[in-house]
Amino acid sequence: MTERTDQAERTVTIGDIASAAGVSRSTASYALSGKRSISTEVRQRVADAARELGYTPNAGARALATAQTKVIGLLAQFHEDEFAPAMLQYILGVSDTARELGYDTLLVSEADGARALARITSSRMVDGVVLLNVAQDDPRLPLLRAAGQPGALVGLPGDCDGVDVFDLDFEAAGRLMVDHMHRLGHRELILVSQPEHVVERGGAYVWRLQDSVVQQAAARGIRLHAVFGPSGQPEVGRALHRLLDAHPAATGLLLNNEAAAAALPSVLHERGLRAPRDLSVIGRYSDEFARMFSLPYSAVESAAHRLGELAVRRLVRRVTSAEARTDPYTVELLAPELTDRGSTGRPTPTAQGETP
Amino acid sequence: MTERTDQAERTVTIGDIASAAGVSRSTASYALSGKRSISTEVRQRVADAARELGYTPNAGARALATAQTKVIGLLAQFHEDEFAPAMLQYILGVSDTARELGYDTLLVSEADGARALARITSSRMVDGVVLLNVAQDDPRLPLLRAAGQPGALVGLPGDCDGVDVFDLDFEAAGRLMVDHMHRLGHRELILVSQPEHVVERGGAYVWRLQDSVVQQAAARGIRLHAVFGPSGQPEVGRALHRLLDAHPAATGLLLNNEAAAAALPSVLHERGLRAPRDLSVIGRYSDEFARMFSLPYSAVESAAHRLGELAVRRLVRRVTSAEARTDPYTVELLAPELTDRGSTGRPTPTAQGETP
DNA sequence: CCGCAGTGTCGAACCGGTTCGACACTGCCT
DNA sequence: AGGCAGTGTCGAACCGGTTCGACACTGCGG
Repeated sequence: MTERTDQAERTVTIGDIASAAGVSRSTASYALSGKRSISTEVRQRVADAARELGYTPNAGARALATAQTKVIGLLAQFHEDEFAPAMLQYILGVSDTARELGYDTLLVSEADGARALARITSSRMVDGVVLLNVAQDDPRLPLLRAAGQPGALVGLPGDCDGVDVFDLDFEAAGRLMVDHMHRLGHRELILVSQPEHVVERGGAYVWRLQDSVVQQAAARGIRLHAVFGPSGQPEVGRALHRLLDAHPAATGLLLNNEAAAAALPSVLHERGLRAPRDLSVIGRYSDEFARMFSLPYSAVESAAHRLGELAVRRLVRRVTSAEARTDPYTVELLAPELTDRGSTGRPTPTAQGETP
Repeated sequence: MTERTDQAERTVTIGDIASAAGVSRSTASYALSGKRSISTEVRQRVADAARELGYTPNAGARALATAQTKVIGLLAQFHEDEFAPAMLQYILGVSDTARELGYDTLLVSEADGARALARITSSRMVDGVVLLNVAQDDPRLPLLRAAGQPGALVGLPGDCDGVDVFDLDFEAAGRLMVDHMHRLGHRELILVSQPEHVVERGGAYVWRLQDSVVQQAAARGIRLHAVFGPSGQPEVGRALHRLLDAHPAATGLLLNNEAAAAALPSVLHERGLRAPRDLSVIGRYSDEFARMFSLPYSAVESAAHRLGELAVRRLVRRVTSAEARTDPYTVELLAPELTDRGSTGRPTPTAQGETP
């Protein structure tokens, strides 16, 4: 019934619960942490006091004393012409897993990722760092190596020294897509990749997939038309039309470009085509993406959530276990999985060139 | 040329730069912060030492001393049946703006938002909190009020006491959509909202828009068919087909359901309809969403990035300025804006019921 | 009876900053 | 000459935890 309880506004410290339990601060600390043996009676009194007073240790003080923050840094990197919402699954993979392991996540979306990295590591705000969307020659990497804090990457850089790397195996993904089509009997395919400047900026995954598609197509005797597509509407729709016009004999379409995948339904309808009857289609994007959008296309999962999860697990192991700290660094490329949603089939004589 | 420099691995503290500059720790602190007058000569020596040794203050220590962390908490809330990627724009609005104001962002995606909130506030990890996707009767709110830390919400709860609230004015958005259609001459409309369990869970924005559409339609003498649509494919596509079958005289479609917006292009093509020739369409979603997807539909902007930004600005003002701390709390509803992308027009006699 | 190991507790130091009060010094006014 | 205000610096305390070493006490074996 006390209208204002804020005379006791001061937050409760370990000193408060120590005196409430009639012991010293150090004893209270040991009672709570269990790092030394404490009589069950005292332990009980301390626990009761802590519960009654609503004690929560001050994170800053604990970080100062233990040199551990229980926070990991998450450096997202966004680019104008990339499909930003796809990034959310990586972020959630990291954040959910971190929490599961007792860590919180400091999200940094700053454009200047290198400076941000320096800031959060040198001020000891975090125990380790996950880098998303890592480029071939990522400017954040030298900083990370200098920081002396463990780091895990999602995305395969040119130089993997001193960090743990996780990524989809895009080479295998390319082969998987081509072989799937080849097995069905397709002999002429179109590949639409991300825009060329994504590659120039160092988005190696684009050409990792593309190169392997090109090679595998050659190996299988498949005619392939590979292009970089735009990343926005309506340009990408028009680009698809032009492609289908230009290669009427192509019976299959491979997409490594979310915008193209999103535009495709309309394009197909406008041309009176049906997948897989007139054209077989395989995409490369996340399951969630496919569920929400009008894309019942067979696809190679991008495994975003899983990659974020793996990165965090490895990172946390390095942070917490003294032995793991010096484990050899690894590069882990996830085997791609093809989810068949029925948009591929045997090519028919009435190819896509023929309007119904 | 020293192969191993890690003999000096210990991070540099203010004590190090103090002795390097030949002054006391307190003088070094004042020289760096400028909170007391310091001779230009000493100030210079300290600054040089700090730069040379690469000094960055330890965040934990500073937080402990100043009772300010320069971090804000961001509580995202995800639900199975909501369109998660749309959330990213809110998150980036918060994170970008926070950084601009000198704050970092602790992202919490935990399912149990209330517990997460208690954890980060009572351990003093953050100076304040932004809550996303706030529900009518949000369980996080009582916790936030008890926490004694300022909070800003994106989403309008039933009880706005003690917090600053920002949201799109969904009532106005509903009226805007209806009036736009009415002005063009439409007299029978269909509204597809989010699934019903979003409403049951407390997603008030769904019925805020729906109610206002219903009312305004009644006021304008418009016949309205309002339904809750599914949130995934292919169900929502089928639902659209059924709706169009059932109401052949309807000439306009209002969408407050991202999945429906994504499915619509295919549905229209399958029925041989063109917007706006055969059917006028208005959506409610973000500009970015429209840019990336095959959705050249007129839409009411959801203003996600802007809402996140506003919430942070207000929050930071309350955190930093002693006067602002006790300012009256406000509810700010953003006026909706209709972006005309040409998917609405005058209804034609050859309504959508007539197959071409 | 002595020494010793084991158990439970305490005091003090430490982590790395910030901030308050004291104080020495200078220059100015009366 | 004495008092005073202003300037620049320092020492010490403090924020709230953790942890190390010391120590008192108990029970045991020799």
